Amino acid sequence: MGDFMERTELLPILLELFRQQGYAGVSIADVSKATGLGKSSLYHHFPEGKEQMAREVLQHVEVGVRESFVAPLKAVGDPHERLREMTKMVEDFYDGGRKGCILDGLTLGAASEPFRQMVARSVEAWVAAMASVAVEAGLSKKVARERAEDALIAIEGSLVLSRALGDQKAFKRVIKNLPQRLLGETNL
Amino acid sequence: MGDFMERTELLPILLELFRQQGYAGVSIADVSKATGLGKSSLYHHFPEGKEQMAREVLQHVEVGVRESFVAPLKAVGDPHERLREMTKMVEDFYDGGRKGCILDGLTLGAASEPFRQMVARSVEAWVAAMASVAVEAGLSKKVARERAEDALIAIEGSLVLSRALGDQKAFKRVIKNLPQRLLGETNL
DNA sequence: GTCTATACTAGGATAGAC
DNA sequence: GTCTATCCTAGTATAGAC
Repeated sequence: MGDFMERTELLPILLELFRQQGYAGVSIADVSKATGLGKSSLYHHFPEGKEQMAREVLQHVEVGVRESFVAPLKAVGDPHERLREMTKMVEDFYDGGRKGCILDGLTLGAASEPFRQMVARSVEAWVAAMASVAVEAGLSKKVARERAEDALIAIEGSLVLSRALGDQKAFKRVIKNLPQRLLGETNL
Repeated sequence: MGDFMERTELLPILLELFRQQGYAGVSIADVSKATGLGKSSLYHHFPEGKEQMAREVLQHVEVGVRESFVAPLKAVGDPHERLREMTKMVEDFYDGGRKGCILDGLTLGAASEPFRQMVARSVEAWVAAMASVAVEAGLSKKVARERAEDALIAIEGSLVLSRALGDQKAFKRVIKNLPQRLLGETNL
């Protein structure tokens, strides 16, 4: 079995670790336990250690954002329907608010510098796609962009709050109101 | 000089460490460097180590939330004016978006369990105070509560995004629109 | 209350056998 | 590609002098 296959099994596990524990909170021993691989095997796959793991997780996430969030928004059909499709994927990815955001986990602390550019790319792709749908639905470019940024802010904020309170209702409400927040004409 | 004075000097330093690095990202050596105290002195002040430090930081934050955010909201005067006063304090506390939120830093990872209840108290006090002002300004209880929760979500989310992108404009925009978000009749 | 010194554990990383 | 064994550093925590 080649390297390529291994990575597709490893990266989702690493993603789960980093989003739940943050960069500093994940030890190589944790990774070893979660993957079933010994430390030496891990260094075989990731010679530069934990930082490389995090970098590859972010690359993996960037692909995931494009496939799961951006692609549905760019599909054919009614803007509202495409937005609902994305919303479903978001709800799924964050497990209804039980799982945190990797942007959060990997940008906390001084170790985050190497990751900032990759994070920015994923954020920009997602926000741009949401804004584009809003423009199609009739909003001005300026308003569409602001609402798209607000949508992402609301998602991130509700994930922090849901985690902090151990209660997913903040996330659920944000998800439910997301189409209205992005495309609606009035406050909720 | 008594114990009481020492804590008022130590806790703000600990707060800065935890909000920037998260719980797992802070080592006793970091604390030693930041405070100028040797490790043994730190264990003299906090016999239960890092967890006690974090707990006391959260107690300190709870007081700060009540004094800096809740108190202005409960003062006499125009609701909009009181809200602007709180907004100023929030902007100041987060240093215009350059400093992260302690709720975020202390709830990431498995070590966060002991802190959840304290975090929840601060959150509830702040949200309740914002909702109360919104009710005074004429909103229904239900809408006021939702808007207050949304305001906190927006603050938390914009802090995550500002940190992730290394750019404070998300936070600044949320702060600028906060009164409208809470009390306004339409979308921004 | 703070220091130096020390013990011990956990974490990161590598060498070399299979 | 994975393992065991090992190394070294960093991290937590304590003892005892001042």
